[in-house]
Amino acid sequence: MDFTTSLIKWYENDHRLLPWRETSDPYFIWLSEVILQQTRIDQGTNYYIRFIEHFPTLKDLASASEDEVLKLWQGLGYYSRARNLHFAAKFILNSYNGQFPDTYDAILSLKGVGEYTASAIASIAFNLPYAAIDGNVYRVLSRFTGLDAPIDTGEGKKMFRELANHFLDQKNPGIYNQAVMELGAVVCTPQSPDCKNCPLNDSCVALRDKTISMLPVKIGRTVQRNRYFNYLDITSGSHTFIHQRKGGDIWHGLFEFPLIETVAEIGVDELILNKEWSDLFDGIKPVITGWERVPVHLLSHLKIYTRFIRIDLPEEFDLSEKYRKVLKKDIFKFAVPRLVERYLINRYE
DNA sequence: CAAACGTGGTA
DNA sequence: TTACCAAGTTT
Repeated sequence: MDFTTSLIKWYENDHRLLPWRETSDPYFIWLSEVILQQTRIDQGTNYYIRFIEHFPTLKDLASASEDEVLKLWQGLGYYSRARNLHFAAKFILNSYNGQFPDTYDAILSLKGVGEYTASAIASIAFNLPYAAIDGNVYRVLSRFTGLDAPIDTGEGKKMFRELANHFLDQKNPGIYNQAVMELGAVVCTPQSPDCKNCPLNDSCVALRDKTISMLPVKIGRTVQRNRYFNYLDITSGSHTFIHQRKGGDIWHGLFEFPLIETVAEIGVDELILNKEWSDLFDGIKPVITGWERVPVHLLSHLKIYTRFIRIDLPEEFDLSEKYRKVLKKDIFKFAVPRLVERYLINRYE
């Protein structure tokens, strides 16, 4: 049997039962695909379930506020996915009368939908012949054919696209795409793949040549920068202060305490001499009741060193209008970064 | 095109 | 504890 036939036969018998595999509704397929971008199934499944509970239809999602969508997305990372998802839902409701677009080009033009996701939706929901190429597919194709072109350069990607189109099952593109990804996820894994039980092990070039551990080839990785955050956990009577992060930086749309970022690690005694500090408190001398460091927070491209400083202010005091004065007991209603959530759980729960 | 964009699991 | 990297997209 050839690659495609063996793969589909294996998938029909062995695939996992996942919630989004019980439907062909493009709204659900879309939702699952966006949630699973750069995200493991173990991590994304609960989010998918909560999303379809809260937003059973595209119209429900479109009718929600962005803050509500971000709150449901909290902890999943890559928050632009949530904002783009919400934007696209409103767009589909307004421009397509709520009818999910059914051509590759129209799907691709949705915010937050790139080539992979457009191919996945087009093939799975509409049975259109587009090969979806994600990290699993690169790995499976690279090992099966022995192609050692890098998967993160334009030239390499083009070669893998040709391979993917060559192997695509034109009649069952949705099943085929899911089959390749499934194989990559459960058999042809990055480390210690289960080649003994692989349906393709009789014709896999990398297995024959013992190059499994060297494929696929990747070129680059961006270096991590350091950032230094000082969050001000202010108590003003039964209130505290928060603000919403803007675009052009991490965590766009999420909430956090007033933040003073420094270019290097400095002491609290230095921090209170900082101009941002005096601007923030404008004349008032706040009482520092304590402070604590939290473990370094790792992002794909950042290491964030953080200190939370607890401060007491007179009840009637207000910060500038950039900051919202909210009841402390309401703090968990806001979408916050994991880093902040961990602190809140320790401190307020 | 390279870099930005989160978080958590694994070795 | 570092390093990799997961159903990628945007700028």
